[in-house]
Amino acid sequence: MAVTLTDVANALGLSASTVSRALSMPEKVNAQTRERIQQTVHQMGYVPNQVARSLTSGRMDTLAIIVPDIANPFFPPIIKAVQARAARRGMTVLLSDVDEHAVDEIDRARNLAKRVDGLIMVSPRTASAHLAGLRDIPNIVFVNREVEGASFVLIDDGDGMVQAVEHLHALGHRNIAYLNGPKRSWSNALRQSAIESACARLGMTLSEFGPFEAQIQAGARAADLVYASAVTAVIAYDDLIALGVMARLTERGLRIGRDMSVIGVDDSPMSGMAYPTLTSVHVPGAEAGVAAVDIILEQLSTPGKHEPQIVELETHLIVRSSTSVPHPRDGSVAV
Amino acid sequence: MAVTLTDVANALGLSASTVSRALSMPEKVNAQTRERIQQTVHQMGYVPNQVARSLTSGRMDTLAIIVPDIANPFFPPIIKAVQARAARRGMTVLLSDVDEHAVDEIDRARNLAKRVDGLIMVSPRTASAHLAGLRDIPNIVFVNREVEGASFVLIDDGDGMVQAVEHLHALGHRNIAYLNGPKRSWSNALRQSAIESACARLGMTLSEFGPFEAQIQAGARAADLVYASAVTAVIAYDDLIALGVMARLTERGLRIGRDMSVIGVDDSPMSGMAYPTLTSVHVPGAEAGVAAVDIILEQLSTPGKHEPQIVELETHLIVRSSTSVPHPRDGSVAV
DNA sequence: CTGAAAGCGCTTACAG
DNA sequence: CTGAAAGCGCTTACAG
Repeated sequence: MAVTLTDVANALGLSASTVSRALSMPEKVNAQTRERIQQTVHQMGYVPNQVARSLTSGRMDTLAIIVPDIANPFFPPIIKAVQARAARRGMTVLLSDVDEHAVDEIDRARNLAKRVDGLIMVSPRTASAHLAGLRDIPNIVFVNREVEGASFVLIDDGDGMVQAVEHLHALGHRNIAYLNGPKRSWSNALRQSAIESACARLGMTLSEFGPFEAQIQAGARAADLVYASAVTAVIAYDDLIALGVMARLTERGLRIGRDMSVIGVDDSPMSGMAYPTLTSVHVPGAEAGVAAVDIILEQLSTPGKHEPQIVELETHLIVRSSTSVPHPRDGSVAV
Repeated sequence: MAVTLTDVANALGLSASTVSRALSMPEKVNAQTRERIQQTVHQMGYVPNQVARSLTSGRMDTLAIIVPDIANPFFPPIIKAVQARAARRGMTVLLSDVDEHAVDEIDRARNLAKRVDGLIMVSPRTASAHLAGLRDIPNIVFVNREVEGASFVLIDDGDGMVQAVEHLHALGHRNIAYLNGPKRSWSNALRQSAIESACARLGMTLSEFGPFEAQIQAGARAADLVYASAVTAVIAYDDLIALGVMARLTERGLRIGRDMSVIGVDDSPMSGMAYPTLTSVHVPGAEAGVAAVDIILEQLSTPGKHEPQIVELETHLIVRSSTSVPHPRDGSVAV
């Protein structure tokens, strides 16, 4: 078996209490004793048993993050940021991918809640009412969801979407399309309404298609609908759908940028590397992850009840080559 | 506080032992007693405290998987498969992304090893000697790495690479390139040597470039080297590099498939949806994940020392549109 | 089949 | 500043 606290105490002729204290509250122990203990701990290769520690202290030194689909490029930056931030404080991160099954999300959260000190939920699909039911979990933080009475980190998609519409308007587009994301997506609702009002304000004609799954394949399907319509530009719910649109339209003979402008959302690595490069709304996923961890750590370090914390982050458009002045396919002069 | 075992026992006028037994070894308890207990457990909403259970039993009911980079599309299928398989047995999965820092991998493994019942290492970069040092961790399984004296799941990249070379040869290509993956990549060594010997056997001229990072950006860099060479086809270490090559060559005016054939590895979702679609070697990541979990579960259910288990999986080429008969750029007649 | 007891490895008031 | 004691919630031989 591994070396135990008592082993160390015995080896030194001290009590377990003292050794324990030297480790967790070193300032409460005589400097000399502390040194001796630290040396012996090191020598004997003693590593505290997390489980035993948790049983008495109640602390798990672990955070959990639940995401719908790690294969979607939007999530890895959040996850990585959370892990990095948590690691700095010596906390381990438990990741759970619910594979887009919103139903499992609530169960999963309840389950994980008992094994961790804090829980980060990135749940774009689940109904707000269900999420609100999780409010009682201590130190739960929702990312990109507004949940009444709970802490959350909001990414304001509106800014970026408005910028996207204005960008297209400035280029001369007057007839554009929005490709809706997944049916119950909270983000989609935000994006959709921001686009609708921006188009109304600027006097642009907006067609809408979808809902589409956040997958490249869905974008290919969307592309044919777009092709059949009269729009000169399209804003997709996310980069995956946008990339699918680009691939399929290219296959059908359109030149992206020239014959059809395309905008995505997420500013994922692919967007800078597709051909042509994809104009996309940058969404600060990593920052959101860091903010979520910070809220939890803050709450963990202050005893008692906590006021819900709210953080808001902004989005902005990154212009690349997939958007340009309109150039109608029928040969008629543009603008 | 939550309901405890003792609470349930008291409510029933039974001992904690009996309640405990009714839960973990139901057959050792009188059927009637068992029923009463189960009812009360349900009624009172008793959920066993994992931490306390772990402290006595030594079981953590948790598996960990360590991967280099969840943003690389090769890993999510493995992770998802591991999670799904583990969940069926009521086990939670801890995921750790080491962000390509091979150095951290060993520490991370040691650290996690104490919190879990089994550990799955997907470490394409770390030196075998270092990995071998982790052999003593109980129930550790390496994916896609051969580690002497340990259990591992091997994916035989050789098959697929040979098929790729034969495919190009059959199309008429005689002068091809291989874009090497990351410097210390174990998979790259396998892929490279399989290609080298296949080319030698078929009398094809092989140029090599790289090493390149497993990222789209690196593929763009590779593309310019390929462009400047005389090859008519290129096999990339993975899909990300291949996609980068395609984007950049397209940008430089080549038509992929016609002017340059491109093959990737991983058969990631993008490969079927890029334009043109990417011919790629399918690597059974999900199957590998399942196999790894099964090895661990098997060992967990049999007491005593375990013989290292070895599983080998095969790869094969998926032909799509990025490969075709050679069509030299200078205008001279092909074949 | 059931219960009393010991113990898993640590932490934390409470004395001294 | 240090130690003895109790306890966290469960499991597991050992009796009965």
